[in-house]
Amino acid sequence: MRDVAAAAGVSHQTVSRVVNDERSVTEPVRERVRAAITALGYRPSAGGRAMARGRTEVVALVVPHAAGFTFGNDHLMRLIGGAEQEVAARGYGLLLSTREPGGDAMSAFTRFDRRSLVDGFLVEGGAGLTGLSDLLAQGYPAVVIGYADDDLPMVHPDDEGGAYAVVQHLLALGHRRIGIVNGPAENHLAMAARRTGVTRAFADAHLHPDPTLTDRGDFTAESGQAAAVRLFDRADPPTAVFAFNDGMALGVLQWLRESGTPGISVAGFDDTSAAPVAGLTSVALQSQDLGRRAAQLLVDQLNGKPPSERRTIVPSRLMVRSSTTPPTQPKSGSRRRGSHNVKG
Amino acid sequence: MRDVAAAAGVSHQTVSRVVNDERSVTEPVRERVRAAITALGYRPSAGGRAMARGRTEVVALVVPHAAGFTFGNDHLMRLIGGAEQEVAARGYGLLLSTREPGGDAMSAFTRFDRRSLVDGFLVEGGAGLTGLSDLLAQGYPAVVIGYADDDLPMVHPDDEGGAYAVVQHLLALGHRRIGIVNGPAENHLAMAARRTGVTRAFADAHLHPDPTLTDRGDFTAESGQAAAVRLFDRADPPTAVFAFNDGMALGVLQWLRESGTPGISVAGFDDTSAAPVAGLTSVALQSQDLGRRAAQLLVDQLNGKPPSERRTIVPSRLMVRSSTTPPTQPKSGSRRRGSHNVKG
DNA sequence: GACAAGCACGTGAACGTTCACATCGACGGT
DNA sequence: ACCGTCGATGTGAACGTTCACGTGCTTGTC
Repeated sequence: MRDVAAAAGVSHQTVSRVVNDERSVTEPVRERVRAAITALGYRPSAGGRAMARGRTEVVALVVPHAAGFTFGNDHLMRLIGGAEQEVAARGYGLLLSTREPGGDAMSAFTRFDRRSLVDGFLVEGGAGLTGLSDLLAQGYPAVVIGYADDDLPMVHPDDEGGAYAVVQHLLALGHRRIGIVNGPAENHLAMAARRTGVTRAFADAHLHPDPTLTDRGDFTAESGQAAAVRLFDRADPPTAVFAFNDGMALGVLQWLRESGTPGISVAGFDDTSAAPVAGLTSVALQSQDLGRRAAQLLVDQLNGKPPSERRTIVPSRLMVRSSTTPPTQPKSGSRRRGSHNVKG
Repeated sequence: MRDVAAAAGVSHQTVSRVVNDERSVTEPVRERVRAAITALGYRPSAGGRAMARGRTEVVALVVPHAAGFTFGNDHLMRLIGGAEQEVAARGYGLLLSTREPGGDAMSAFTRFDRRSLVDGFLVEGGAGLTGLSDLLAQGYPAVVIGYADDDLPMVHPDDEGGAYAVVQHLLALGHRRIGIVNGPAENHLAMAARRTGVTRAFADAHLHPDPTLTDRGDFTAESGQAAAVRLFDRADPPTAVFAFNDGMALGVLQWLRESGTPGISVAGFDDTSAAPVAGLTSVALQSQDLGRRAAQLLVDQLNGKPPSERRTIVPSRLMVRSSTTPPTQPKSGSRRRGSHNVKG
């Protein structure tokens, strides 16, 4: 910088002004400095700036290391993309960090935190993360993507609305007996929201769901199959199944195909890349918007603007595909027992 | 840092030594400094370090913005994960940057480069990227993940070996007439490698493939369907189809199902998450290793170790699934014309 | 025509770390 | 007992930027 200043016949401060695009520099001077910069191949040092300004203009994004089938990599990838775009548009950098699934949030933080490499944190998958409150205690700006039980600003998808839309869709098709395959307890907050959506959809239609039609899996296709076995081995099986993620929904689909049980509608959640392939009706989480919104909130916070609201809900979108159709008989009867003999 | 030094009754340099885990500090002193650090809540500043050391210990990873169907998000996500893990293990940070697909590489670079935020670059998807040589000219350490035509070190999957394994597998099952659905010309280097693998597999089996059984698509499922139409509308259709990516392979599968043409084996490439769902035999690219290896090479380069080789090939793995089976008749005849009448 | 105000630009210090070197003591060899 | 060596610690400067001022010049106003 010193050299550039000398070459352009100005002071280092003027060079700084030109680099930072401040307006109080006259045009000829600016031109001369620019010329000197390119001539000398000068590039400002982020380190120097960080030290002088007291912030690095970089934020960290913490994501689970190997995303299981829960959401899938599509969700995560789009989320990362959205966050990166937003952050980049505001002149920040995005430092990525992975954490062991279910591991300590702090372990990932301290890596950067202790070197004060970043100005703030974006944390995906709030639930089940320990150490979040420690972070908060240190006064670090942070936004959680997902459901946080701590006192941090959070951004999460509209699980409730998505589940509501699925049930509403199934009811509109004429289904009345709808099997539910709930997720494991660990993701309790997201699952509770979906559960609420289901309940509300039934209530709004003035219907009373059969509580015995609710089962539970662990997000894997195998657990979906197991749930299907239980749901359809009864006198009054459902005409449709709504699984709380695509993995379990695919398991249900597979069981239906293999056991030769046609005419059953199936819907999933998350709209993973397998969903369009399998023709599975599912709920798209708008992951990109999720990342974008969270990034926006964090950067605003860093710039002193207080977050407008502690909880931001990003709308979900129902993707209707071939796996949901009207039921083959008007009202579910009990004659479907024993499977192989149905077909409309 | 000054405060910590004062509190511990040592010099700032000793504090620096403790922070950097240098061994030439006696145990009691180290203990005292550590105590002072925690007592004062001291955290070293990455900015200061970057300035003093002349490097930031952060590398950038440049990935295409919205991954199309070419590789899919799984590939990218695992790649990112691998790179991050490796980089983190060596004390570096990973700064993520997205670029418009097919866009100028430099546009992404300059963002960081001009602020000298990073010590080096990891660039995914070398082919078709302009501006790579400019980067090289600036003497920036960089490793390309994919096929680079520039003079940069590169890491790419074993496309040739993967394609070889697929054809070998199909030949071993008894197939002799194997349809090939090549990819678009843009990714010419990866596609050429796969093509070479196919040729070599035939040659090693002392067989001569029918050159008219080679078609071409643009990676979409639609183009796969179109290719299937052409491949099977002939007197001597293939008994197996090897598409150069999963998207096209799924298109072929779909056409076979819809047109009622059973008994045809189909293999894809990339092993996207849709492949296991569809039971598609495919080639897994070991994306995580790809990212890991590239990161390793870059960091080594930053630490002065010259790269052992300019081109690193990461092995691929054939994933055999239900979509590939022995042909329904020993040798392909001409009697399959008109489809619907085959079945073994 | 004097004075305040505003603009363009310069000056020195400060940010927090590491580097190169200096210092001091202890230890072993002859 | 002397000297060279090595290990532990201290000292000052340097890295490259921004911040808070200070200076000089131009412009406008009564």
